[in-house]
This record gives sequence, C-alpha cells and structure tokens, in this order.
Amino acid sequence: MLKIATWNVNSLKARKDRLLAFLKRHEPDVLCLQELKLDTAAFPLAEVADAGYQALVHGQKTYNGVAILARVPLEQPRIGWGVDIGDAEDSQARLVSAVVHGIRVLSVYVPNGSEPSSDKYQYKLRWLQHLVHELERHHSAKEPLILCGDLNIAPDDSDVARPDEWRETVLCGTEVRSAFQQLIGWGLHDVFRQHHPDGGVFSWWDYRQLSFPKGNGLRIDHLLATTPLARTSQDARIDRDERKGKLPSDHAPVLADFAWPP
DNA sequence: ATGTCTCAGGGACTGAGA
Repeated sequence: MLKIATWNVNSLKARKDRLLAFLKRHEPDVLCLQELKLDTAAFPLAEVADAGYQALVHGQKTYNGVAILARVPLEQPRIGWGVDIGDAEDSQARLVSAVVHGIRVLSVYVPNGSEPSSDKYQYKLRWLQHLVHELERHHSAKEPLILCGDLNIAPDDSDVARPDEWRETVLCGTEVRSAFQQLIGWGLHDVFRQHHPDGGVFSWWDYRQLSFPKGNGLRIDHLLATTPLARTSQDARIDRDERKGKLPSDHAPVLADFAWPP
C-alpha cells in the first residue's frame, strides 16, 4: 500500500513540530507541502532526514513555498514551470514536481485570489490556465500522475458547509470551478471524491469568525490522479485532528491509500 | 466584531495576505 498526502502547513517555521509529529503518526510514503513561507536554505532537511524522509524543496520567504517529501529518492525533479510562461508573477514558488515510485507527483499552491474584483483573482485564473497547459505540454493522462495541493477551489457546493455564504467567492466562483473541470477533463480523477461521493467533508476552515468550531469549512485541498493511479485507490480521508489543539494550520491534511504498484 | 494567524520592518506596533 502506498500512502500519499498533501498539507498546507501555513508556515513551516511555525508548524515544524507538527510536521515531524505528523510524519511519525501517519508515516506517509509521499507528502506534498504548501505555504512553507521560508527559503529553500531554511528548510529543516536534517530533522526531516532523521524522520526518514528526503525532500525536494522550492522555498520562498514570507509567502508561498512548496515541497515534496518521500522515503525514497525524488527523481526527475522540476522546480516551477517547465517553460518560460512570460508572466511577471511566475516568480512565486507555487509548483514543484518529481517522480516517486514511478509516479509523477506535483505539489501545487494555487493563488488564493483575494477578491473576485481584484488583480489577484485574474492572476489565479491565469495561473490555473498555465497549470492546464503544463499538463498538456509535459505530461500524459495515460501515465501515473498525481496533482496534490491547495487548489483554493471548492469544486462543488457539496464541498462547502454553507454554500450560500460562499457563492461567487474566489474559492467557489464559476471561473475557478470551470478551471477545476478543465483539470478533470485533461484526465484527472478526484481521488477523495471517489470515496466520499456525498461531500460534506472539508479541509480548510478560516481562522476568523470561529469557522472551525462552527463547522464552516470547505474542501479546497485535493489529490487528483490520472486513471492508472486513481483506479488503484483504496481509501481517502482528511485528518481533522490536525486542525485542533494549539496553533494549528488553517488547513487539515488530505491522505489517500493506493494499491501501488498495481 | 473579518470573534485569527503569520511575516516583515524595526525595535512597539502596523500593514499585508490568507
């Protein structure tokens, strides 16, 4: 069984102890991280190695920063986009990928978008189009591949505890849901959805307004796999406990098990 | 009550981003 997980830690400096405890508790084979908020050189490689993991890190201080952790070597590493996309904002560290266990694994942190009327939302929509093109140019849906990360998209109203409160926000707008469907249309399967078809399970709760105790959550963190991998998925879950206790991330980790290799 | 958290600048608090 191969266990793959994704988690937006919202600052690795603030969440390092939680990360090490998470690795010990769940022992994932592959873990994609987002919002490291630190430089590549500041990543705690030695402590992660002591826990039994190698890491491919695309860090950035203050904001962004993504990584992939695995207990085996991370092959064919790719940092950022595979080509120059001609976008002034592509300097943001939001994408990293590698081949692990014969699977192309991508860790992505899609821009939040702030407000629908903002420039940041237009950047989010452009970024999602770049992501679709990246898959089209450099990958095949016939190969085992998994797109993991904080997509900042709740794909369906069943992924939102209070859909009326979130309608036409940057997490639920028709444009971003359409972009999500473009990813699905390329050949990705929503692995978590396969095991929870009715929805009602969430991965993120705003720090503000007591969202977590009130249950005001959304599922915006995803594991999207191509058919060869998705068809081997055995289970998927969200570790809500990671959103509890002292100083949690606002995101909970999403985990899935695969009967891999088939 | 945007009921909070994190980072940076600067050296206490404010603004930005989510």
